[in-house]
Order: sequence, then C-alpha cells, then structure tokens
Amino acid sequence: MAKGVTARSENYSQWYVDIVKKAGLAEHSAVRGCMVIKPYGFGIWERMKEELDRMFKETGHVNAYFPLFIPKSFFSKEADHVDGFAKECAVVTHYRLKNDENGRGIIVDPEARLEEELIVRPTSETIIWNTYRDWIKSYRDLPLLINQWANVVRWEMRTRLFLRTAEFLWQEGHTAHATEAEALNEAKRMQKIYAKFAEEYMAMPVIQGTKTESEKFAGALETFTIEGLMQDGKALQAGTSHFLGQNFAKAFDVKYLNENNEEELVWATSWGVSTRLVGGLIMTHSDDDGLVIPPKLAPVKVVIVPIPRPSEALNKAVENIRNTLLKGGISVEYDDDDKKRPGFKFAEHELRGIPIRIGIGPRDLEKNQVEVARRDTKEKTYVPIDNLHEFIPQLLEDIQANLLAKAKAFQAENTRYADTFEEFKNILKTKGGFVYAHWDGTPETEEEIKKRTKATIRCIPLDNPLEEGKCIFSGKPSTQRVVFAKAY
RNA sequence: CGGGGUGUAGCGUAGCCCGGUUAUCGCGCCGCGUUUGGGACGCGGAGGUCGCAAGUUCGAAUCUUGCCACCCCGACCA
Repeated sequence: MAKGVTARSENYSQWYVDIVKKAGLAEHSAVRGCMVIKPYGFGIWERMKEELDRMFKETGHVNAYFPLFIPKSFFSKEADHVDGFAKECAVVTHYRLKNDENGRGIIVDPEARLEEELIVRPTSETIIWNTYRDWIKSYRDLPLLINQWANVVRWEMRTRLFLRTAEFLWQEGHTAHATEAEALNEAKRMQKIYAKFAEEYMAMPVIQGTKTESEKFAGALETFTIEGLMQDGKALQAGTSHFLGQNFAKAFDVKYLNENNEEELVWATSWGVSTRLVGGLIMTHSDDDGLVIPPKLAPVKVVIVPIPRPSEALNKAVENIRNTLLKGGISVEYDDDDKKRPGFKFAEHELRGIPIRIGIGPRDLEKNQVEVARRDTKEKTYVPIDNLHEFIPQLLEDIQANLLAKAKAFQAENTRYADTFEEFKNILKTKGGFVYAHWDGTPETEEEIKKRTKATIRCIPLDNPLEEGKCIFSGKPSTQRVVFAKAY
C-alpha cells in the first residue's frame, strides 16, 4: 500500500480523498465547497474535454459561450426549473465595494444594490433560450446544435472533491429542433455518445436508461442517464441528456415558421457531463497503491525512470526511446531527478497512475533492453529497445482493454436481482451494487423504498425486457424491473 | 442545514483535562558527504500569526464565546 493512502477496505471515503490529494489532482481551496484543480487533475479533465469535444463536433455541434450571470426573472419563467434549482443558487445583489467609514476594511456598498439580482448559473437553459428566441425565426434556422464549456455553481451543503463541489466545470449542450421526434432522437443520441465515451475512453461500463419522474431534470419531459458502478457498490450518475419538450420554448416564446408559413414552438434538448467524471474515473479503477488511469485519458502515458540514476549513456538511450514513442503519439515523461532513488520514483508514479513505467539501467543497456512495468497489474517484463515502438502501443491497448474488462466483471458481479423486499434490503445492506427489482411505477413507492433503504431508482434501463412481476414493496403488478442502487 | 469529531511548520503529530521558561517528535525542505535495480543514511540548517476573532487572566496552544474550514453520519443534490 502506498504511503499516506488509507486502504479502501478501511475507509473508502478517506481512500478517495487520499488519492485525490496524494496524486496531485486537486485540493480544497480557501472557499467553502470549492476546489482547486491542480495541473495533473486538470490534465485528465483536458483529455476528457478533447475527446468529448471531438465527438460533439463529429455529430454536428458547435461551441459557443453564454453569460455566467442570469437575471432572476429568467429563472421564474419555467416553473419546474425554478423549483429544482431555487434552493442552491448563488445570488449577486451588489456591484460595488467601498472602504468602511469606521475603518473596518472593505465592505459592500449598500448604495450599489442591483435593481434585479443576478443568479450565478447553476445551468444555462434560461439564458440560452432567451437568446434562442432571437436566433430562431424559420425552420431554416433549425436544428440549432450548440454546446458550451463552462463553470456552474450549485450551492451544495455537503461537498466532495470532484464528485460534488459548489463550483464545477462541465459542458452543456443546448439544441433546438423543429419536431418532437428529432429532439427526442437528439437526446438519445447524446446519451449514446456519453455511454460510448464512458466505455471506450474511461473504461467505465455504464447502464443506460431513463430517469423516473422524481429523478429527472427540473424542466425536462424525459431524462436519459448513464449510470456507473463504483468500487464501493454505489452508483454514480455520470452523464444526463434531457428531452425538454417545448417547455423552454413556451417559457421564452421561441417560435419558428414552418414550410407552410405556420408558427410553431421549438423542441429542445440539453445534455451535460462534468468534472464529476474525474471522480468516477478514480473510483472505477484505482487501488490502494494509488490512481489508475486508463491510457486513453492519461495525460502522461509512459514514464521513464533511469536506474540507478541519470547518466550520460542512459540519457542518450532515453532520448532515443522517447523520440520513438513521441513519434507514435505517446506522451512520455523522463524522470531524471537525481535526488530521488528509483524505488521512490516507482511508488510515486504508481500513485499518479501512469499506465506504463519504463526502467532502464546499465545492465539493460548492455542487453539493449528495458524493463516495462504496467500499472494495472504491476507486471514487469523485459523488452528489447528495438521492439518498443510496437510493444508500447500494444500494451497501452491491452491495459485499456483490461481495465474495461475488469470494470465490466465487477459490475456484473455486483448486479443482482431481488424479488422480495427482504432480499432487496439484504443485498443493499451487505453487498450494495445494482439491484434489478419490480416497481409499481408510483413515486410514493419509490419514495418509501428510498426512505427505508437509502437506495434510489437509478434508471429504467434502455431496451428493458418486459416481464410480469410484483412490486417488491407494494406487491402491485409490474411489467418490468428497474435498477436500484445507493448513489453518490 | 441538524448531530458528532478535528484544526499546532509543506504533511502527519505530542502538548490541551489540570494556564506558567525558548511549543514536541517524525516525514518533507536546504547544505555537505556517503549511498543508489522497489519509498537510503550521517552531520549541519531553515521553517510556527498553535484555524480566525473577541473575552477571562499578571500570563492562553491550553479556559469561555462567536466565526471559518475540513472529516464522519443524516436531510438535499450532478
């Protein structure tokens, strides 16, 4: 176990905090609930952004930017939306400071009160739809496929690094469509993209599904979600895509003229993933030795450690290896710090989760080989230097595949079926994980189950097989199983 | 936002109940030397508004009050 990292078996929450801090991903800031994302943590987020941004653009979306501040009156225009966010909004009331006449330093100038308060965006539907009203006049203006990368603020009571902070970074897509079917397809399409990203890049298998009435986004008709399963058996909502119907078009009077010169309301979607994904990444793969990052998202894929320390001969050999790998598009770091011993460096780079470590010393040089160690399994092999250009890319792929396979196996092992409430409670109490169970479809039952077990319905899975059954709680007839879990 | 806990150097801590010289120790950091294939060692050195603010006192890290932050458990939520 790495120094200073609590074992997962001992205290999972503390382990998580230890990993985030010791691996240099982020730290708490002087501001309540807000974190500082450090360069290495931001590097992971940047990798996620690069891939997601590419996927968005490949599907026809463009980036834009809307204001941080939203007039209070915009918020009240969509009833469900305001209800959903009212309790966690930061509000700007003044625009000026001044020196206190009693010499107590800087104070808010009471005379500089804003006529209308501004809300720091918790999400941007309102400001965006207020803008779309001016942009959309004709069916020729549709569809409008816009994404923005931004920060948002939700005044959370209880925060956790990456998983829930008062301010976080995300992307929010906001699209406008002529027809209901097209908007619905868009929302589903983005859910698929999120799922693909989670599996292919994060190596995090997810369940795709729809949210129940009580869990869906404030202002949406339908919320599509991807749900991952963390190592402690709790679910993580990793991304959501909303079919907003015409709610925001109605609230902001966004209409277009169709081909028959008839006025119609626009159909909308919105979808987002956030820096929470970094938390999900950590909790899916990492171990008691530190972070484990899937190669496709690792800011540094290979680290080279000179053994026992840098020398002219080693530096020269490393330079060649490095160039070879860089040519193949593989990011490489050479740890030529001569103050630290190799053992220390090994532990350090394992803590940082760098997928591959190459060790090279005089004995290797004689044989024209290096020692290659993979982070996921800790296996070490000796590889001829001349083979590295093929071996390393292949190994990176193997690691990526292995991490996904392991995570899939974990999810499968921790996915269970319950047919009685006793069984259900027992699984949640002793094992956690996803539990498929029959539910009568009412919010009341959902709420009661939540109260008694702390488990929520994560989603109604996509393409869910229909199956006659009885609700585990009420005993009423049910046509399908839904996925329950305790969640982050 | 409720209940419990914690806050002393970059990190981890002793001291706090029972107030009293110059605040303890380890890691890390700086210098020199010896080392170096899985978290090296010796010697020397630097580093502190004891979370912040008031109060009690001749005297506060220690007692009182308020505030802030973090952790755990609830309620709320991505």
